[in-house]
Amino acid sequence: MLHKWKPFSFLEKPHICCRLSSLTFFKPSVSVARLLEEEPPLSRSHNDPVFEILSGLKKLGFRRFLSGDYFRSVVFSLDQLQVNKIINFLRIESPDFAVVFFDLMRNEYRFQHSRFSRFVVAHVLAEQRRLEELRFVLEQMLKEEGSGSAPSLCEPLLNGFRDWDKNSLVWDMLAFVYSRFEMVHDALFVLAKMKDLKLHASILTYNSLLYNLRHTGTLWDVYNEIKVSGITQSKQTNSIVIDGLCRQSKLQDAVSFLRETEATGLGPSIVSLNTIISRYCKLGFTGVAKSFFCMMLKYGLLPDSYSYNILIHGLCIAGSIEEALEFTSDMKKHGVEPDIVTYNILTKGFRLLGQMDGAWKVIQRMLDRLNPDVVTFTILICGHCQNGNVKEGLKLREEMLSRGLQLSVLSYSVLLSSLCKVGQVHEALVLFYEMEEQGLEPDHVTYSILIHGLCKQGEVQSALLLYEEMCSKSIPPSSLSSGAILLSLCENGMISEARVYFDSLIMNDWAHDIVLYNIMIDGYARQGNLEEALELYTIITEKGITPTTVTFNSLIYGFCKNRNLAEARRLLETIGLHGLKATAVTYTTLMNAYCEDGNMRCMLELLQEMHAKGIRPTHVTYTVIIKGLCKQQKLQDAIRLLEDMRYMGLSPDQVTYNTIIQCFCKARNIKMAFKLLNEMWMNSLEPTPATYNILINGLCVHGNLKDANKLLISLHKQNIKLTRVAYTQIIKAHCVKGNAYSAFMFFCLMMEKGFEISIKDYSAVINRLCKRCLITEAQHFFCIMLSHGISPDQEICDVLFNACQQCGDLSFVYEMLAWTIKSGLLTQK
DNA sequence: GTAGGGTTAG
Repeated sequence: MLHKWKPFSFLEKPHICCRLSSLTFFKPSVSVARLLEEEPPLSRSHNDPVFEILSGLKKLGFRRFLSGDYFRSVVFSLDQLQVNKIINFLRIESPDFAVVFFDLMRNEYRFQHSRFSRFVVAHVLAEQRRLEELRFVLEQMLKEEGSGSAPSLCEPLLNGFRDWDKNSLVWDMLAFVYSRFEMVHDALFVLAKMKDLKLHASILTYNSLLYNLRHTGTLWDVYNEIKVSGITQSKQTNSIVIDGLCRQSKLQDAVSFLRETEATGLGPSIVSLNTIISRYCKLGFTGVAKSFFCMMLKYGLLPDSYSYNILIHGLCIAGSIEEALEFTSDMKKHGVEPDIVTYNILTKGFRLLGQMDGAWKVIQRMLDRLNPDVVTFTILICGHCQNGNVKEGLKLREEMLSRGLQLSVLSYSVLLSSLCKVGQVHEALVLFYEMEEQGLEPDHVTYSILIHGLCKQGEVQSALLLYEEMCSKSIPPSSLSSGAILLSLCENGMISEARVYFDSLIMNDWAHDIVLYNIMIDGYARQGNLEEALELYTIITEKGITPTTVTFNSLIYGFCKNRNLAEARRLLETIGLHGLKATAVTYTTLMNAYCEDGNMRCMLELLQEMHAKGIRPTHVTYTVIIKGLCKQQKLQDAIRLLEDMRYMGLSPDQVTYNTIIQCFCKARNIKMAFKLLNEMWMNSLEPTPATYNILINGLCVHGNLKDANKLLISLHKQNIKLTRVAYTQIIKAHCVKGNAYSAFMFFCLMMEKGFEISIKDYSAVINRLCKRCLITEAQHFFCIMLSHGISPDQEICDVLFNACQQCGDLSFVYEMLAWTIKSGLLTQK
């Protein structure tokens, strides 16, 4: 095999020159002849480069020959077999030269060595105990061979090098490097072969393997193998096993293991105890964590900075910042100086409590001794962004750059998420591209943030493109990113598209998360498509995926929507049978259905059941009850409940107010309705477009139309977000009263806001005007419609014809007739 | 071999 290499002036490099000049060349020996005779007949003519090189090396000396013209002229035509021969020859004669020649060919001529040559050199290095270099040679080989290569590497090692000195060390290093590269299956394969050959792996290899298997059940198998083989364990062995057990949520086993190892005489190491303390902290059991901290002292072990930082972090997460600060002082007293990690932990502790001033004080204290690092900045950026201050976050980014700190994927993610939160998805995308330009690899969290942001803006297509990009980079989609897309498709009414996407997730075996099924089931339930929802539920049970209460809540919603309250109620009972607990959402869904049905008795029964089960009603529950009271015209009770809610610490939301405001409008108590609107403002509740629709409708139907005009015009001028309903209902009211001009004016305002006017809007107006024999006005709207490119349908034509005839306006009848004949819409009468 | 920073949902 020929290779195209680039020549380098290797001999100009001082370190290589040194090395070469310090070596003297060897004398020829019998082994040379043996080596050359082993291979197919070699013509020892001047055309054979191997022969020429070997004899050249002999005659001129190593350094002179390799820098000479002959070698330069022939080196590019050497193939792997020829290089094998030279290296093997050198190994026998002068092993040092074999390594130097090997390195030279690889580094200066970019030569792709064969497995054979690499193993030859590996054995030379093993024999000389040059372990770092041995590791490097094998690392290079594994990088090129990749995962799954163990069988093809073991084969030559098994057949060609079995009797070589230090063969066992090469095997062990091979297993070690596979393990360090997280190619666990390959490492296990090598170990199995070693077992066949009765070769022992070192504890370092086993430790590395244990570390990489710490998340899996295989951990125990490997640990038992170590025990059986009788290899002396190191302190690390125990702490890795403890860490593994902790990660597999087998905390009790980890503690028992700690006690056992304590009995064997090795005693618990500080790392093992730190690991256990860390796990208890992560579970929120700071009390237990502290008792292990004391145990440490009992054993005569002095807590190190890890021990303190782990505990301080646990306390900060639990919100006990005071105690965290006490431990920090304690740390100093015991001669352990707080480091950058300690300060970062405390800063985050204050941030979590929303006390950014406290966070700044920590930073101030730190600045005397230490410089803030990327983590410090990330915490600070996060603090600002959480308060909605993206600008300040971006300023800190500038500060980082001016200090020469490179932003990490994490710090970018924080900025991206807050840009997305305030709806600046396109600015987020710009930052995302900048991040990639800097060579940072976005991870699944970064993608989740952007996908979610795009979906929230309704840009499902862009989100899908980004999702595909993520998959193409072999970043497995998290349930968060795929969930965002699924939810967005469902919410935008694209349920069949959602299903196609969902099926593709199942096909790729990415849909294990119940959340994804829940989103899909909810999508169907909200459409009232119970059949599909129930079919998905069956799939869940068949796959052995455990449903959650949310699954049942969606199904209950579906039954309620289809007015099958009996079945919905039955499902409520089923929740308990699955070992799950009904939530306030479950009850509120059912209560709402009973309320809609006018069955207040059942609704209140459910409320009592909630109380009995200790399920706390939410503000939504109360909103449903208020709706029930409103239906029964118990307005004062509704107001009282609204007050009670606040008393119980529940904040009424816009829907609560909308419900009650609507009720007062219907009761013609417009004054009270506006008083409640005022109350919303007082409680910093921004009224929704629905709130205004309710008020405008109230004024139109039960109040003064002039006030409705004033309200809508004022909202319109203030650019307050409204829906088309606000305009259409007032237009309707004006038509009923025969105010064609006012109707026309609001029509214009509606168009000004960019709402599309459909044929239905025109029909509504024309219908009402015709009923009052306002033919000219109706004709006027008819013409506007035509001028906007909307073709009339048969219904509109019929209405106009009839009205013209009934009201005696025959001139327009002929005009209409001509028009309808032309457009093929002639009425069949 | 152990400690610190990000997403967020039916």
